[in-house]
Amino acid sequence: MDAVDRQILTLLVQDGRRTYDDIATRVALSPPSVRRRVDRLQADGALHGFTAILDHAALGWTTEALVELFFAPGTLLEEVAATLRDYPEVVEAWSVTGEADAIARVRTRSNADLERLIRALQEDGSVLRTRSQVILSALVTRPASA
Amino acid sequence: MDAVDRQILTLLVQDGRRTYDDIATRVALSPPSVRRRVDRLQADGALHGFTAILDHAALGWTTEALVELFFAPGTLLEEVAATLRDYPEVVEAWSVTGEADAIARVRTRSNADLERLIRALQEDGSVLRTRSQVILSALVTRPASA
DNA sequence: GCTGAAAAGTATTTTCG
DNA sequence: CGAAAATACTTTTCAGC
Repeated sequence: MDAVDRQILTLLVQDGRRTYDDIATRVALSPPSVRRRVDRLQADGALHGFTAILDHAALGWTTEALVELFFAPGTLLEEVAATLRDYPEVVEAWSVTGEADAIARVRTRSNADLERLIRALQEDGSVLRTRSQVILSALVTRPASA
Repeated sequence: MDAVDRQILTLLVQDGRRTYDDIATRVALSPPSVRRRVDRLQADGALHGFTAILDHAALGWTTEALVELFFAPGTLLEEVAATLRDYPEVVEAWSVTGEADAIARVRTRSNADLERLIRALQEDGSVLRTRSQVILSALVTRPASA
């Protein structure tokens, strides 16, 4: 993992479909060499893969919120994780320090759907209580850095 | 924006470097047709682009937190946004409903760096107070859906 | 371990219907 | 929209550092 690897990752974060030719020119290596480094970074776990960046709002998912979750005593993390994975609206979720036990990042097609989702989560068992923060606007959205 | 477009987006979210050939086979179109649809989706704003998915922990960014921000009265959103953009550790930030005015998702190399970042934010002016939730583990991480 | 030149194999892009 | 041709990219091979 040297400076060139980091440069390659930065270029691929900027544009995941950049050609090996293009990258090779920018980092002063040959295309096969770049390819071998990308494969190695992926094998080593530094690079997980490539994806498309969608505009969820443009696709109709206009409501986004961070929902703090408070568990019933004795609730297992894997139990809640499994429950959360049942809801496609849950985009990300983490266990956290602080008052809440976990936070779910959710995306719905409307505020009404968000309300239904929160109700469903509360009635699903392990989640005793929730506290939501609806996202009003994005202040910073930054491509990941290497 | 028909069913085939959504299928193409799903395939590209799964693998951002999938070839037009491969996609064409799966959606029963020709490669040029797929390419034209991808270009249109991008022009229409539904598809923003392509990126690499990094493992930040593997790259040394082992501490992640959600930091709630409480502004001084009369603080402008764009003012805080500009401040937050000055810190590369701030990966995402949103203005939100609820008690806090905004939430920043931050990534640092250590807990000590997180502490320094929070101190810096508090001393930077518009942020009066913060409340942090350090991420302990990921419960759900889902590729975006179309 | 790493590199790259060249050849062979694929994919992309343009053209045209 | 797709077939076909032209162009570009990727991948393998092989050899050198």
